[in-house]
Amino acid sequence: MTVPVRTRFAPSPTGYMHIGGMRTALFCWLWARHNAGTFILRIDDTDQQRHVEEALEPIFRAFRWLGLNWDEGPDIGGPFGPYYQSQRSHLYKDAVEKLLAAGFAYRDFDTPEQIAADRQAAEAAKQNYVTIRRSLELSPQQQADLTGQGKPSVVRLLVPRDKKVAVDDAVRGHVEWDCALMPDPVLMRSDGSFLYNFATVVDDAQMQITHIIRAEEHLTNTAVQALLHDALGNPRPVFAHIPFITAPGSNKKLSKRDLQKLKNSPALKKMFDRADEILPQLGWGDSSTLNPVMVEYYERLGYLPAGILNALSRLGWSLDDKTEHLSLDTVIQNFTLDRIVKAPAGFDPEKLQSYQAYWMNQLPLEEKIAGCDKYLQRRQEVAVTNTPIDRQYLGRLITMLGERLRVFSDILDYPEFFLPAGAALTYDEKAFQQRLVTATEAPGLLKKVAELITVAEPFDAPTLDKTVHDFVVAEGIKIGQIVHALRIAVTGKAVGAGLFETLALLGRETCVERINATLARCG
RNA sequence: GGCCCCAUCGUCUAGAGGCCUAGGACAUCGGAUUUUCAGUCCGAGUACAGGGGUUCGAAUCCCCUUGGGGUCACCA
Repeated sequence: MTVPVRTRFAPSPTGYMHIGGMRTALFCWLWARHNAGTFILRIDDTDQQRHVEEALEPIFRAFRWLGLNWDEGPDIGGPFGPYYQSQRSHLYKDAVEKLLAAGFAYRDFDTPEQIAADRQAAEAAKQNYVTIRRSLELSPQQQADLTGQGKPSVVRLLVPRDKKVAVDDAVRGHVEWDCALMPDPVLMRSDGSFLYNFATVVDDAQMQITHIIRAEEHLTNTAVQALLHDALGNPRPVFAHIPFITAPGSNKKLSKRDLQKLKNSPALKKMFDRADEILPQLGWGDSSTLNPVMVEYYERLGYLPAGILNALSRLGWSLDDKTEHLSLDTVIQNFTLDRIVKAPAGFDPEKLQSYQAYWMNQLPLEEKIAGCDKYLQRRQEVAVTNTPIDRQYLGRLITMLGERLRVFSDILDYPEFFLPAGAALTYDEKAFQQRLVTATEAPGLLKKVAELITVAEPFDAPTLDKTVHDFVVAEGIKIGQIVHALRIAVTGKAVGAGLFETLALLGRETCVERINATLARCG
């Protein structure tokens, strides 16, 4: 009979969800789901921030957006609550008492200054620092007296210096540490509050967590935590330290703090730039408020959860030697700890784009329409305009755009399809010059072809295609001499979807009107 | 610096002694298709950090070196 799997993710209320943290959370969630187990959200708020609720919102939001549900957590409760560490002090207190009573921990009356001096002395002597444990020489009576006098003290774990701690990590294998080299960690501060490293152990045990899946930077903490579990008489959970994610073009941990450096990476630069182009149109800030380190960046820009999930799953994990496109269900079915890679994985925005493109392509048209519509509506709200958007028209546009549309907000790149009647186009000036000014014959040709377009019947892509090609033959010109001018005339742009489909979608009236406006502009 | 972890194409990865003259994907570069761009199709280049072992045989096991990283708080 195996114990049901229980995993947890314990974020701090920081006000945003880090993409790397999301990956860790995903792995925890995946392992729980793979084993039909339980996934728990626990809030590490021992810092006692004032606006925990507010700072938590983006985190919940990220989980909900990606569809990673939790079975127990701060908002829904559960049998092992509360799920805020700040509300669990009584448990930590009990545990400290227990450790003290059993002689596994002791009160240390040394001041922080004293400890710092010890540390410096050891360093100066080029010796490994371990706690001096002066307070251990105090008799129980002396200790009581000191406490009575109001002398502050902390509680430290009495590290068994004659031992080694060994952990069989599910991804790293056997790892061991020599206790003789470890300082005694503080469990409880002099003000009676508790340290993360201790609270975590108490919580993990009380919540009956079976697998601790977390980022590699916690590996060193594991020695103390394992010791603590032993001292508390807890069965040890399985530890699985997954590699962290590194910033593009770097081998350092991807962190929000190095944001300025991140901007120097060309791949990320693009993402920052994109944020500055799109977000302001939607009233959602810009790259200074949302950046690619944050999950919310992707949500706001209209990435698909499937794309993000696929990319995150493949960062440090793989199904086999060729499968790249994985649905969440497929990953759940196949996710095992032993297939987690040990080496750190670099976050690659380009690859994320490609996953995103794949999943966008898989999406049924109806869903693409709904997704894009949301962005168009939002932009109108922000701009305080209200031009009704026909869903069928939008559907035709989306189909025509094909894979040019990678994320929903990409639809905002095509405002020329949503202009109110008579509104002026924004021209790509360079292209305009090249195709309609430098090419001196262009306006004349454009004028002639406009006459044909005016009477083309029916006004659809095949007919227009034929009309223009016949025109080219009749005039004895090359197709390139008219097609570019025509595109700029009706869209203002040098590139875009198929020209004849574009004309057809825009409709006769708009095309003629825009060609005339362009001609007028040529002078 | 101590301790710990890690090491296959530029990047994500496959590889658990012979299936590897190292496979896939992204990116890059060609070519084809096309009115442009995106895409699509075809093709190319690019990797086992180095050195010692073990073995008939090593990307795979062991050791050393080198390199990178993490962590060393009364932070989380």
